[in-house]
Amino acid sequence: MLHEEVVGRVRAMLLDGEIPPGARIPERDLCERLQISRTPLREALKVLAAEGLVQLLPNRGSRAARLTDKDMRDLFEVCQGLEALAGELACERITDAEIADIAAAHAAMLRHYGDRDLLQYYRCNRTIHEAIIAAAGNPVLSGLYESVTARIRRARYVTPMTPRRWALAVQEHEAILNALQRRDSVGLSHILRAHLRHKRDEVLQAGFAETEPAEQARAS
Amino acid sequence: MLHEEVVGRVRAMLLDGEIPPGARIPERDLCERLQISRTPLREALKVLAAEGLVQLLPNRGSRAARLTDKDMRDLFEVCQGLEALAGELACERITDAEIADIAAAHAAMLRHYGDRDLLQYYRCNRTIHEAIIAAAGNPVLSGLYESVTARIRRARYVTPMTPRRWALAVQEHEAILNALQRRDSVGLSHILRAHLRHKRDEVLQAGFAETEPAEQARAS
DNA sequence: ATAGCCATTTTTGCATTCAAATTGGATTTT
DNA sequence: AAAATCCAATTTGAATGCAAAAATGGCTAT
Repeated sequence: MLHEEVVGRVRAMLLDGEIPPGARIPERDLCERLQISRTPLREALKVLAAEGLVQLLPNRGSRAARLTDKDMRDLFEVCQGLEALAGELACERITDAEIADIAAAHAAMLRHYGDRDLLQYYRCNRTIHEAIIAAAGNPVLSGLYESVTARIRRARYVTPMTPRRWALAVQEHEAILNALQRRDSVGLSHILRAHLRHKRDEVLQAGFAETEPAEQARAS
Repeated sequence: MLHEEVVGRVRAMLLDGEIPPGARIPERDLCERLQISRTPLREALKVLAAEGLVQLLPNRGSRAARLTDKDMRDLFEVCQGLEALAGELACERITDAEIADIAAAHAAMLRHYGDRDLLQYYRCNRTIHEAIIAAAGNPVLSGLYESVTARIRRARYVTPMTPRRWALAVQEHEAILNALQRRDSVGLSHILRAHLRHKRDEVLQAGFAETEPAEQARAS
């Protein structure tokens, strides 16, 4: 198994909640599950710690990082900035074909909205946001976005929405597509910011903070 | 020596050019220099690779990353976005004391400009930019900024400036301080963008691309 | 003389091993 | 009985050793 694969597997475990936030990560256990020795696993953990997904406690092992309200707010704030930047750049560089793809995803999203299929709705939603990032044509930006969104993904794409907020989100997405088609960089940037700000409020209001529920219930 | 220290030492070597861009990094050599064994060094290299400072070639070791023109452009683009965002947030959150500190650094910078002391000028310059980031009060943002600026630091803070460009940069810094004092977030954001855009043009024009000069001259 | 191929040497990647630090419990003391 | 201390056991951190892959140099054949 390649180094990047190990990192990817462990990252997936963290993002899927297979290793819940705040949980200790016993090296030996994970080694068994992944069928590798401690050396490559430890390399992966150090990388994930640099990404902010794992917290290293010197001589005391590693834990899955736990996000506080403040962390969540900070991450959304940066995410707003990155998406707004990507939106601007995308307007300058996006091709008609790329816009068509986004329009298609948008249409699909509307159908899922009609069906009130939240899961599929979120799928399309995420596709759209990622397509805008990709259209910016800046791999550095894509990388940072990936790392930031990974940390808030579960909050962003799992939080239930009130009918009111959902309708608003759909409306905002109409505006996003519109601005893209008009290649209105300033407009798109503003809409994306507002959109993310609303999403953040939603998430924070839902109380998604991964704060410790009495430091884990001891199984017996 | 702690893990973070190893990462820091090697990172410093890369940023200082002690390990030049594109150079191979023989593990055993570095181990001797740092007086550590290969295991912790390899952990550090993987982390630095995730940061984009090192390029890992599976089964073929690691090299110091080399920045192309496109990389430089992308990095500056993202840096613009991050600084602009930080500027906006800073305007909402900065304290009078923090503004005073920045004003002091600005004054010192002006003195060094008067002396045409580029090194000291850049020192103050960097202090100011970092203070704005810090004033945004967003550790996630600070982290990303740190990682992006590290990669362009040598280009950004080493490139010589024409008298014309230098004067323009000073003028822009006046505007930056002014916007901060007025807590004009939109204005600050725009000035910072323009400032960074000019810096980028300067760097690119100076031809700072770390493209291979005939893949290293073979000794002997 | 040059191109291609094979053996040797070096280097990487990983598993194992060893030492140091922490944790939990038992013992002792107040 | 409660608290502090000490000891054993577990777990982490780092070094070494070993196998596999790549680079190097020499050799042969055309």
